[in-house]
Amino acid sequence: MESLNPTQRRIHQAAFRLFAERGTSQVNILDLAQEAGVARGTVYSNIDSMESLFEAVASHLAKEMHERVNKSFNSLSDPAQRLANGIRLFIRRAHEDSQWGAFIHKFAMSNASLREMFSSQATTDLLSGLSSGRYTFEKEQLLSVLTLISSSVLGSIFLVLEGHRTWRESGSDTAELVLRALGVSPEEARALATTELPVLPSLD
Amino acid sequence: MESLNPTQRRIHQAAFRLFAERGTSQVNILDLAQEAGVARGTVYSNIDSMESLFEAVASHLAKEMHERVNKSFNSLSDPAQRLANGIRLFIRRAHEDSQWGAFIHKFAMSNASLREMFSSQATTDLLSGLSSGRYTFEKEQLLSVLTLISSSVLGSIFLVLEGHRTWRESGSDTAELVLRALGVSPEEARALATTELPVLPSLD
DNA sequence: GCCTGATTGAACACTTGTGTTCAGTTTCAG
DNA sequence: CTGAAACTGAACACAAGTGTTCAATCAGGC
Repeated sequence: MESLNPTQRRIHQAAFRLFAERGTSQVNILDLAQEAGVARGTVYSNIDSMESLFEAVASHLAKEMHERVNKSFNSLSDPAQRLANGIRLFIRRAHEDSQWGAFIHKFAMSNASLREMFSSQATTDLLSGLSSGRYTFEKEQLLSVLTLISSSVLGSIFLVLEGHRTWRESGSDTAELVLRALGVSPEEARALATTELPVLPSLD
Repeated sequence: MESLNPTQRRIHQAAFRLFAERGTSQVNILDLAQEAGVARGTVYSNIDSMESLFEAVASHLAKEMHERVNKSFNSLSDPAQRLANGIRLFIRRAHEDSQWGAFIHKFAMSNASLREMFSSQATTDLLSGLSSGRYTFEKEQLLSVLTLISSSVLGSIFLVLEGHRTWRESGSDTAELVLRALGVSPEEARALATTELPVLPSLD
């Protein structure tokens, strides 16, 4: 958190890679030191514990993605288009940065920050789309809808990581299916799910 | 596999419980022996390795559930009703046996037998429903549809395990949303998702 | 060029797990 | 009763990781 020095940054980046590739329980201090190109003692004097390191990495990732997606949404007002783009932005990023994808896929369900990233992203648009009549589901179903969306995105990321489908196919299929589930007409769902997808803005 | 003696059965059942509660990497031989009410040496002389034990437990679970769901489907011919029931049978079982639910939730994505259980269950009905015009999606989207279904079910199981929704709500919501995604009309989707759900047959 | 703080890496004492062996039981079918 | 098979549990020898300490070295700012 609160501004890392260069050594801490290297350790956090190394941790990100190792967590993504192996999962939390398979990363030890020695591996981490080597991956960061640093001595074992340096790791101990720069982190409190593996748990807090993991938490810091996960919440940094969640925050970063949340802000970039939000930035990309500045120009979009239609909740259905925002949802379709959000879904595809996540899936495309998993393709472009497979370590990011692997990290999200492994931990999105179990980590609070990452879960929050998914749900806060979608909840506002879901509610506004609901009250504007764009979607047709009951508001008691909100939690189920959120779950459907986040799990489908994770499943789709897995598909892309495994190379079973391209991010483009998997992304537009998922967006289309989700929109249809929410009550958007098939034709419109298809259209919204296949628009040109803008580049994910960087955080200047 | 191939018929377990009583001791092996106790070990496998204990392993199931521990894997469900803690995940594979947090189960050691001593814990397993104690949970099974057996000496450490007995465990070593009854299993080859943790990995093969896990594999055996997972594939047993997959096979058992697959057969019971199939048995329950004997009387149903409508692919959409079968799908709706399948989804809800999984979610209800996770509620009735939370260790089963936890096991499935933890390992369904990473274990081949469990993934196979999900997809083989759904693929046939998806294809028949597609050719009979009950569903409206492209057959190139089959993999995405399968992924949407299995991940939603897993997400829904998680919701139920965490106590955020009842199995009944979560199950019918998920079935309804999935059917709508596949092109079933909202009214019909709702109806199919809220029928009385038969008891899961036992394997005599 | 010197000072100071950061980094190095080896050494330490621990802890927890593994897989094996084996003499002393139980257990139960014949 | 009586074997044979299975189970017990303690004792080994390892392996791999943890977290700490500390003298030596490095590197950058003043």
